[in-house]
Amino acid sequence: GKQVNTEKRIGQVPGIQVGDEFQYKTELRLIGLHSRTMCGIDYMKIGDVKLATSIVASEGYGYNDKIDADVVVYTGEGGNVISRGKKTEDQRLVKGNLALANSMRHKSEVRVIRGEERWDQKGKRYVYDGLYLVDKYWLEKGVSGKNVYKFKLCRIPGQPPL
Amino acid sequence: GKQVNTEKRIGQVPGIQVGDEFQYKTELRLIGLHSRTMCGIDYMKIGDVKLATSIVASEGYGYNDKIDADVVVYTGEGGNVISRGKKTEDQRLVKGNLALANSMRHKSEVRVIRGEERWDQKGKRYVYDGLYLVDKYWLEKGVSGKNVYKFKLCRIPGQPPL
DNA sequence: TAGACGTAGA
DNA sequence: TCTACGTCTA
Repeated sequence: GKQVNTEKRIGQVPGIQVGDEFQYKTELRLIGLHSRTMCGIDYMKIGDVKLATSIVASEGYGYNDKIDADVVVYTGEGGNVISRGKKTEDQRLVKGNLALANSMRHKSEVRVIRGEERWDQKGKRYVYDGLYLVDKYWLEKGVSGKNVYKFKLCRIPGQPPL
Repeated sequence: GKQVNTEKRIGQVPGIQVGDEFQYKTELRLIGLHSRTMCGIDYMKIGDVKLATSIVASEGYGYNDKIDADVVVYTGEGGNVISRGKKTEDQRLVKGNLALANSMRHKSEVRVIRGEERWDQKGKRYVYDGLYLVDKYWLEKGVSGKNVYKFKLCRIPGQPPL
């Protein structure tokens, strides 16, 4: 099969096309699209600054992400928005959230992977939607009343249609 | 590549040899060795009785399983033996534990997969050790003072050496 | 050592 | 809805 360089990187991953589908988060890691099994935001340090490499966005998973034609509104991480029995807190501009903010400032490309419910209702499948730029971000009150970061990402023109 | 029938089954899985290695629990599922991502005991219902199909055993993971030449002493599931922040309880003879007990009564083969620390210390790798029979099981006090099931499995002779 | 948009099955 | 021997990074 075709050999893929899976080193973590910003931007396009050689050998991966818009529309490519995957069955597990671990597959995303294996082919170098998104290296974190359970985190929605992946990032790396370039010199001294954390930049986002990719996000996995899912509609209707409790995060209320919005995935329109070429715009994704993505909910930040942390604060137990999806509470696993813990109390919610304000999200902070650290880790993945900070990386997305930095990606905006530096106009750095972010890969967007869309998590979809599988037809058999068992887990998700993942589709590579292409490269996006962070257009803006803001803080708003989440359902729990705590502060939640929102990131608006716009798809870079000239890519194959979704 | 070789086509494998991944339907859940008791006993040998076509195409899988003793010593075959896998990198993720999800791989075990894909090839039909063990269909549960996070559970150590897999089982299926044959008619009205639950029988074990496979176990994933790991030494030194907090369960104190013992894996000798041809004998595995396996710790049952439940009771939060590996506590995820919850209080421990007595294990009960239900689900996977019940299936292993039934497998003993019915002399039904159980696949044993051994989870090993990876050389890079990141996660585990999994090795198929072959078919075993449950020889006996008993209840003992675990570290927490709660009752824990132990299952002694003996390797069926005539298989390739480990 | 803990946190994080995991998964399947009962 | 919940449990269960997950898996990675910081």
